[in-house]
Amino acid sequence: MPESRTRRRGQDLLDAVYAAALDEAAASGPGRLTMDAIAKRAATARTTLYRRWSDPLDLLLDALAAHHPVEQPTPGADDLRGDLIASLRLMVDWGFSPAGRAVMALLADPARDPAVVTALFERVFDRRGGTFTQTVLRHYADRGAIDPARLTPVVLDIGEAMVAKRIMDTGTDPGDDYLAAVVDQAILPAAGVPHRDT
Amino acid sequence: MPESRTRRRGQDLLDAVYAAALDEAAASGPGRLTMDAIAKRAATARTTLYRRWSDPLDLLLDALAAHHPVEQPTPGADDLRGDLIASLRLMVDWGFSPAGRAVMALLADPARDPAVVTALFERVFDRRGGTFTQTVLRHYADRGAIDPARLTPVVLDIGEAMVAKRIMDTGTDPGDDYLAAVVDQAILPAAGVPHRDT
DNA sequence: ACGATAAGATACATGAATGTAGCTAAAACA
DNA sequence: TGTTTTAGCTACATTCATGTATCTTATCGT
Repeated sequence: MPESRTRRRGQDLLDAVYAAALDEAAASGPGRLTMDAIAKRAATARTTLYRRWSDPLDLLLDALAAHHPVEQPTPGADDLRGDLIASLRLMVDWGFSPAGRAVMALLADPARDPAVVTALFERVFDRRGGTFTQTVLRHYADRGAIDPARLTPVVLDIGEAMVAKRIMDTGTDPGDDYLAAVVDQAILPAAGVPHRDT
Repeated sequence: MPESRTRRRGQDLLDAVYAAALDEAAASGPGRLTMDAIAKRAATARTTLYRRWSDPLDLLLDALAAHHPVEQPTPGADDLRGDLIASLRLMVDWGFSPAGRAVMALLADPARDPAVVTALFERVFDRRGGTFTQTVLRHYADRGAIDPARLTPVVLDIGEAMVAKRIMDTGTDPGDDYLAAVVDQAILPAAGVPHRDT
């Protein structure tokens, strides 16, 4: 007999619903997210969803929050450039995940609800300590390789900004060449690290 | 007798429909754009819209294309820093226009149609010559104030990327302080212009 | 084994948007 | 002036999502 006789409950069901919500958001865009579609994709009844969430956005926020925290950059011993590139690679990978795409679309929505954005930052972003390149830059500043005074909010955000815009513009994976160019031509000069000609 | 007896045609009607489409896209987001809502806002009949466009997106693209080209940066004589800030100001103003918000949301949509993006670039962006800071940077490179070799695609895009991300993150106007910080701490160092301490 | 909990399924009324059709009459052109 | 074009209006069948109500029964805890 098929598992159709099995009935999911609790965490199992939650996981299935969250996965369905993220997939659906990635496929249709958060703006067109619908209880109906999530229910169908999760193979559950719409009524089950309404018992827990009031609308698709509420559900999506829970799904994003429940998503395991993103992998953190782990700066090595003495390779600032390489660690920066690696941290941008982590960001790219996240940006192409269903969760990443959903977040981008949520932030770019002209009709976005400020409360939703607040919830997004509190529940998803602030849980992570800092951004991708920020972790690396602070690490090397602590070790004296970078002048801490140069690490302003603007400088700490250069890598993330450039990668985000690149993803939005082309919709494709930037590739390591581009990430290296961002590090060499934008981040390192701004951080005051002398450019190393190869 | 009221103008309800007047009947718009041709360009007049087009202008009204385009304005309605942009307003509607700014209010509901391009993802939830609907023929119904555009027709109501433009005070015309839905059938009139269907005679010309097949769906709301098609209409919106025409509306964006028909929008008069954005104001261009006009670099002055000898104020690189000031001209860069001014060009970013132009970009911010555009980003907060209905057209700007619609474009951002279109690009960020995970379910975006590559053909739509292509059409967007061909019909809207490529018509403008270059981006905002790019115009200024090239101008001063031509006059010898910047090493042309430093003006890689990455460097030319730093300002736009940082402003775009800032708008997405906060949803508010960056303010001239922030724009100046972007110029001083990110663009100028990357362009190889020595930082001037005040 | 039993009882409480909650998932699953079905039904229903409602509202919104779709795409099409057909008609009337205003505006533009000859 | 008469003719062509096309905006404006109404109507309709269809589809989809909503939110609620009701009932059955699998699963869990004790």
